[in-house]
Amino acid sequence: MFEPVTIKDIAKALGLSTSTVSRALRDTHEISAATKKMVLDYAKEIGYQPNPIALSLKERRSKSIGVVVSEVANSYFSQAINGIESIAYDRGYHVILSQTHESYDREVVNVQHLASRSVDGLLVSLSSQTKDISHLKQLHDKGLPIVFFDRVAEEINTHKVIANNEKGAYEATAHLIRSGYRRIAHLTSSNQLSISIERLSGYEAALQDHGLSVNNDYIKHCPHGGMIYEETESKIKELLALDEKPDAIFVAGDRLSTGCLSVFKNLNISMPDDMAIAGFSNSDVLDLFNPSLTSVRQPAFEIGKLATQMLIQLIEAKYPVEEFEKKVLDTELFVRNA
Amino acid sequence: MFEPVTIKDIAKALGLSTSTVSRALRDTHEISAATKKMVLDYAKEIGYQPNPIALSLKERRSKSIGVVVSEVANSYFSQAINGIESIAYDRGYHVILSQTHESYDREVVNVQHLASRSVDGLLVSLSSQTKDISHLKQLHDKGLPIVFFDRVAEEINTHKVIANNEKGAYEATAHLIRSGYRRIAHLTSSNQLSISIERLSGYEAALQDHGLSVNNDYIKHCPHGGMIYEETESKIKELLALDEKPDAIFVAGDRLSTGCLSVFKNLNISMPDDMAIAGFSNSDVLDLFNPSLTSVRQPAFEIGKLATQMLIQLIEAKYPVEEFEKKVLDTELFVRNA
DNA sequence: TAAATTTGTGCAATCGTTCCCGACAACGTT
DNA sequence: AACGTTGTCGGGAACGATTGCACAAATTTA
Repeated sequence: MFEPVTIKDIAKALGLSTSTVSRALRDTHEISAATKKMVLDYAKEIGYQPNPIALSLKERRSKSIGVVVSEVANSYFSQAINGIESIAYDRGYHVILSQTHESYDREVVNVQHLASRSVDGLLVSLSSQTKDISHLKQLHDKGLPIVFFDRVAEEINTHKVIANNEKGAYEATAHLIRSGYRRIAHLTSSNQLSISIERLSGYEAALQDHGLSVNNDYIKHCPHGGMIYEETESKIKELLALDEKPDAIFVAGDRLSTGCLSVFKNLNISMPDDMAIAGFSNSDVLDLFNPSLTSVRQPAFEIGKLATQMLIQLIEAKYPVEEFEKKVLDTELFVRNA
Repeated sequence: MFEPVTIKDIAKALGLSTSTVSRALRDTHEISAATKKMVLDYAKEIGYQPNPIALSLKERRSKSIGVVVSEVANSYFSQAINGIESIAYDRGYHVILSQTHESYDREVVNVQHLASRSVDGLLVSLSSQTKDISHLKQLHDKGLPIVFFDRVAEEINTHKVIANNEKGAYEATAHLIRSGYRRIAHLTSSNQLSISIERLSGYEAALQDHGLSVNNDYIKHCPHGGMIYEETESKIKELLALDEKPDAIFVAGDRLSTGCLSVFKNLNISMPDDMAIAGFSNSDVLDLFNPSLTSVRQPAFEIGKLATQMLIQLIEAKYPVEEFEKKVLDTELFVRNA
């Protein structure tokens, strides 16, 4: 089967030692031009490719980074992965994917798996179920570079890249208020997620700045982040059953936003008459939805790019990095049906 | 930084040789129970993890598979990747992603890159631009296991997993005919792609079986498969400019289908009055679209799973496999706006 | 009791590559 | 003429793990 040609084969064929061949290929100054040319020509002729695994063993690095996201089939993450991949390949790194499907257990298993397969670093967006992050803290303490994006763990001191969730949430909520809605509910995912906290805070700030009070009955959490239709539906039904039924909802997630529209369709809730919606989403076909959706769009591609650049910087740093930064990128509000 | 514990550390600490430790960890019968227990206990205590790279070098396999798709941010592929990942992780393989963005050059580079990083096998769906497949043939001839899915290369003799594109296209076209349309156009991607050929053939068969003739002016190719809005728009404009303007379009791809709806929206073409559409798409929020879309859905997750199973079977085969099969999975027709 | 066998362990090669040393010419310097 | 430089190259250890073989000690067999 598939017998790759090694440096030894070249050495034997040319009557040289492996060290000379190695040096010739790496273009060291201490090899004569003649020998160098001979080796390079022959190497090209027989199609020599250095064995990356042997290199990895020697250099103690694998030139690959692990990515932990909840779901690839999610427009935000697939765009972020696009950004990750664009940088990684340029820098010669492989991208190894893993999905948590919003499950804490799968997150632990995947992180362990990636670490044991010796990735050089980790790009992590936490699952919605994750509360305990010791599986990551442990690896980070041991020296494994980690960069968080989107759903970050504040307890771990490292680089983080996120969207300006608070501002985005504020703008979306303010837009609803400007459009005349006063009883604005908030549908979000699990309450410990960084993005949930930030978006909730933006929502509350917008209400307060416009003289509206925050009603806790109006705030509903979906721990599975819209992955389970029934969960989303039941939360919306709870909102509808309130005495003072809300007239608008600010939805805090991609899957939740489309999930919301599905529920509306099934329950025959017309929008925006019965209820208006504004929500976070990175879907690129939102214009085609009916009812159409005013949305907050995150610069997912940019976030992925930045996070990867920062991770590679950590990986390739000569001295341990002590100063970490959190990059916050602005979101964009797309007003539709306005 | 991060100094992983090796088998040597254990050997030194316990006053044994590395071979004994290795054998104890692998639970060989020729190690005494006492030594075995001592080694196992100590290994657990200090958290020993075997170095996968050293293993790879020795075993000459990396336990990773490369995946080549056009775009992750595409519902069909993200679902397929989901299926790929589910099997791969179960079997202890890593999934290394790469995207061609429908470009032949990027496909060549990515395939080369993956091969040089010694993946154990390749899961490939060709880019829409790819006509020459010598970059794959070369690797395949050298013995690298490859399994194609979705967009396959007939010239390479290996396993293939596809949807029943012809039948799916037939059903969608027949549905349009049953709905009363007679001048049915066909919008598809580049003409050399296997899926284009098969879907075209199903489209033509449906027309003929219902006594309609095939009009070549009605068949439009978008070489970029819907990645470029202007391309899609211009093709649709060509259709609209025909003397006998079509009254329906059968669209042969995910991105093309949503692209088509965008064009309709921008050109103020109302559906289905001005033009009806039925198309291939795996988007899971199609119900929310307006106008809604009758669609052919492929079992993307299943296709990914099957392809991965077949690839791992090839990788782990003791003797070279000579018999290859092509699995064809049925599509599902979702009738909407009917 | 001596020989044969079993049991438990260590040595060393191997995977492909790099790199520290050391060897040994052919020079140039005093 | 003796010595130091410089330019080329090879030997061999190392990265972490596995494994065939050798070998001692313990046990069984003749």
